[in-house]
Amino acid sequence: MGSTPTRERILDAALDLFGARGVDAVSLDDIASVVGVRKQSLLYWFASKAELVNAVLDRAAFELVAVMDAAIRASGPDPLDRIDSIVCAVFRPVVRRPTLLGLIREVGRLDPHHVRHLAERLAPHITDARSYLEQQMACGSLRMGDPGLIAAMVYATVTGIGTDRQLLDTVGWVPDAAGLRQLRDQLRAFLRAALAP
Amino acid sequence: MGSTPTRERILDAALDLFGARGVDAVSLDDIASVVGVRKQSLLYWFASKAELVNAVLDRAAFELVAVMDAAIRASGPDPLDRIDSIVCAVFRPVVRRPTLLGLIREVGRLDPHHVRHLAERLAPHITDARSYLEQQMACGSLRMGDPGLIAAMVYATVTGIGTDRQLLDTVGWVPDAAGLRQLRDQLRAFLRAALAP
DNA sequence: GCAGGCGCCTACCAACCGGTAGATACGTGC
DNA sequence: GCACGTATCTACCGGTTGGTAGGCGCCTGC
Repeated sequence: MGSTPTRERILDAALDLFGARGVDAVSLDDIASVVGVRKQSLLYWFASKAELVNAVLDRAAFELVAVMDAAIRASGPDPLDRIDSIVCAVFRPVVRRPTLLGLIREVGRLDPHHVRHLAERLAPHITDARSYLEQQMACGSLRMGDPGLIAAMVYATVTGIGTDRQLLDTVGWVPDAAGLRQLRDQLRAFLRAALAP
Repeated sequence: MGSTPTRERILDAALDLFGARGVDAVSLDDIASVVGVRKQSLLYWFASKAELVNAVLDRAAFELVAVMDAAIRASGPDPLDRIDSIVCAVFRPVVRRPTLLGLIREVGRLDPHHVRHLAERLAPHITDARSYLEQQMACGSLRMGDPGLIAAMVYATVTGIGTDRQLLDTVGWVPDAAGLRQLRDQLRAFLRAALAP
């Protein structure tokens, strides 16, 4: 069928399904039928469902971190502008693929083993972000506060907006081009106001 | 066993389990074993799992709305103070029972039928909140912006912080008494800054 | 030209899922 | 005492789950 290797197509399909419906609600058969193979072919590439979950989680986190790193390197020195450009950079893949964040948000439900695995993967980036915020607060470029909790709240806001499409529906938002632009700009303004000194 | 009627104990246990692990990942046997009865006794009180889900969702939404309504009635006229007191009021039950918000957040994953049911239940409160925000923006008491999206972002922030305990762990937060106070105050400051004109 | 590995398959299995059928224990009114 | 409604139980069913055992075709190296 597709020229992309089976293993990659499995990871793609699993990311979408896990993110949309939750890991436990998705069976190996579901994933296999999307990919176009039999369940046993999944178990050929991944020894168990748990291993597949880990691989999907790993890739999702890697993609997100890569996008954010690129945005950081491309942005100027001002922390508000930097956060702004991170949000814009993350916004595109998240909107195009709402399941990406949905999966990561589901981590809390999974085995502690998966959680630990992902936490180790992201730990250095988190400490980096925290010390960066701390430093910018100290020199007056950001509102004072606990850098860890501030980061968590920004993350919670972006993740919630990016994943809870149902939430946006209930407040009358429509996902056309204009709506997307409006959502992105409102999100930027919200975070800018929340973080400004 | 307990003096509380079986039906209530079922709803309690189901709320905790659904919120913690997700609806699909929790079996009727899981709930029954927590309650201390057999699965068939659940099906005596609720005709099906779907009906149980609906009842749990209904009660969770009702509890939250009641808490928020009480906070609104007890607060002064200034919108920032009002939102402040809502956050404080919601904070207590959410922290004591993180599964409460977790369940509501899971709605997006459930059947459209459940979603519609809950949306109808909450619709009047949402429109109320939106028109209130609109009015306060018009008279300069709140930062200008799309009231629906602003409300959604506040909700996303609070919900994310209230449910993703894993997220708070990774930024080094500890859930003792001092940590709770700190978290609540940081959240209040964050939202106040984000909404102030 | 054939041995061997690779990718995927069919055919199963034990465990578990939500749900049904029917029996049992326990009041309560008549 | 006995019929009736309530609340719970045991026993079971069809379907689905994650996972195993083993075979089939195809390419490649020798």
